[in-house]
Amino acid sequence: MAKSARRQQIRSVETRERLILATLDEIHERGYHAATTQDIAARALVSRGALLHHFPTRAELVLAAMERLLDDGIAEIRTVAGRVANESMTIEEFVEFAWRMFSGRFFYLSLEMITEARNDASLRAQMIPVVKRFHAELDIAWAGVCASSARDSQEAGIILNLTLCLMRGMGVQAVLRPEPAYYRQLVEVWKRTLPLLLAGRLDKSFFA
Amino acid sequence: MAKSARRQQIRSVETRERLILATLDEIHERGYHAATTQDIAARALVSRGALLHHFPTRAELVLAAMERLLDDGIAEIRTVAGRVANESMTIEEFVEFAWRMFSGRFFYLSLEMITEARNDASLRAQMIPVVKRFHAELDIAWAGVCASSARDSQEAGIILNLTLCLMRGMGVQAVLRPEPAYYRQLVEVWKRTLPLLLAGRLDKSFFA
DNA sequence: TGAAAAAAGCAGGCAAGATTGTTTTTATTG
DNA sequence: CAATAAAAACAATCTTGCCTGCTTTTTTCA
Repeated sequence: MAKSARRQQIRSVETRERLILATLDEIHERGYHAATTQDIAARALVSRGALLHHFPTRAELVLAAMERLLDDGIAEIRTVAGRVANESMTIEEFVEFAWRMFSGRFFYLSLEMITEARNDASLRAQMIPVVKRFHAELDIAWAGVCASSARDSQEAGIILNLTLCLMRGMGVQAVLRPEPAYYRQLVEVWKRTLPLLLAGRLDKSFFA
Repeated sequence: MAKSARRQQIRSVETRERLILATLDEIHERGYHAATTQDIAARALVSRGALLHHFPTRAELVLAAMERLLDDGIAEIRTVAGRVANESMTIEEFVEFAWRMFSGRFFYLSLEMITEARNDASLRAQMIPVVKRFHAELDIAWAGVCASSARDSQEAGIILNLTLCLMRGMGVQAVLRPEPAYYRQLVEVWKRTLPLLLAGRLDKSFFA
């Protein structure tokens, strides 16, 4: 009974799912503004009427898509955190993971939203809490990575954010400077710098 | 004669100038797409007809504005390079300069263009050379900063780009994480890290 | 149980608004 | 008088959100 009693609901969820995925794909491939409701509906194999039935306004659809993106990101980070707890991931590998994250679809989708959020106070307000959750998850993953280092958690946090900002900046630059070798080099250097910062060989006042 | 013979030309140049400045202002305040030709013309106190007379298409206007932005940026960097040559600027001050650059109007305008360029092959192709020039200028400024360090120019270049990517990433994050103290902290830590990297106390193989 | 009513998902047409670029006019300068 | 700058009206697209039906599923009630 419960099974057939909700056949329609299941169908509805599937449609929403396809719409959200199509939205992310469109924004990623064409950009925030070029992703029209028409294109999204077509890509999801759904009529535009159906799209507007599930998401009365474009903004609602985009926001739902964004929450989905970050949730997926969080899930990925949790996996990484697990592998770190297992001690099956090193700092070097964590850096590689971060760079993959900031040079792929996830990041460029974020970038579209960030750029848009800068000009849309409402969107920005809605995204800030979601971003907070995201960083909280990253902190957890990182805490595992640093568990054996000499740094306390606040210092380790600084080092994490240094790393992430570096990768983020590299991701942005990659748009107009497509030179994989260049980024490879920066990543490698950073992988060698990180242990130095974590080792605690530096003055205590370093992070004051 | 030359004066009156070109009164009209002067007028034309002034109009173009106002249009370009208005374009940058509009894109900065409202975003790339929200900056319509109407708004730009109104802001420049010029009729839309005149705007289209000088820049037949919106794309041409935006590109001209962008070239202007980067040229101004280059001019600013040259000034800094001069002060570095004078030895009237330290590494710490250079970092501060970079952070100002990546947390202000110049950077957010660039970000609008970068995001757009990711989805517009034509725009991207036109911007890459301009960006190259920009980085070349930065290299020159940096060469002055590093003249007295133990690093050779290639190593110094890596350190420069590490610094710039860091600042760039911070600038992006600042949109959805408006916490000045947080960025202050990262900047300070980096100011202390940089001399370490430049000092050459690290293995030669560090930058291999 | 079974049929009608209600609700939900879905499809497509439609109007309103906005934006761009063209074309036509006017004015100013040489 | 010719040419260039500037203004203004105009046409052509696009995109969004609304509204009206249609079909399928679910619920209700006799």
